[in-house]
Amino acid sequence: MDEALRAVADPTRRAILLLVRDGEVAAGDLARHFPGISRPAVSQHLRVLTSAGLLGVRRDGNRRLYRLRREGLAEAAGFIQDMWSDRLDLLKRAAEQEENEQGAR
Amino acid sequence: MDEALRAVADPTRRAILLLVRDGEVAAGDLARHFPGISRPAVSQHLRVLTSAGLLGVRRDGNRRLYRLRREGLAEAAGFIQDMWSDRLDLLKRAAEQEENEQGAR
DNA sequence: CCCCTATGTAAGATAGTGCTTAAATACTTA
DNA sequence: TAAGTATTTAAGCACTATCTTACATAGGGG
Repeated sequence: MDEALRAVADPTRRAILLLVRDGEVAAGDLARHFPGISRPAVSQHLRVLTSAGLLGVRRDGNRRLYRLRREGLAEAAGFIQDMWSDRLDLLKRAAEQEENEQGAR
Repeated sequence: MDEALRAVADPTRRAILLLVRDGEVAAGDLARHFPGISRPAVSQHLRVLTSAGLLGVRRDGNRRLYRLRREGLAEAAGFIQDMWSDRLDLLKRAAEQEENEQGAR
């Protein structure tokens, strides 16, 4: 999870994720969306995202097609949602925990 | 959102968020949970989290009590969930967009 | 008032990140 | 197999983050 959250902390990488959200995109096409930065820089971001499990890659002849790996976000999404969820869930959790403690005695 | 996601990318800060999830905690009590790092370091993490809108502070005499600000996570949670949500949502979004484009013509 | 506790701020060392240019790898096509 | 296209890897550099120690601030209690 740590790697995934670190990866998502960068705005360029978030933009990349948005670009591949709806299907496969070639590295070059991705790089074209960032006129401000060089292709190698984008390539490095792709490596970070891939290594974090957030992207999958496939070779298609010359090109490399990247796609979103939603599973990679599962843990991170879990944490965020856990923190973000409101008091109702909190009370529920507390109740369950207390129940477990009761059972353990 | 950028600041919130960057803040959450650090494991120590995530641990802090977990500690304040269920209620207010004094800075010193938080620091005690991290024997490996100094109190000032924790204080700096608290500043980052507060500045990102993820924590709220309140003075209580000598001490400062920190609490989780769930609202601060809203945007970040939205992004993650948006990326993490499965193809059903995706198709729905595509349909809506197409509908909008139709309407715009 | 003086001292103790709780906490934050400042300054500096160190490590990590993200960018760039140059070179390497890999596939495609004539 | 030579040349072209797509992409990654390498090396180096500037900027940022995180930690540490030393100091400053602020409230509480004798």
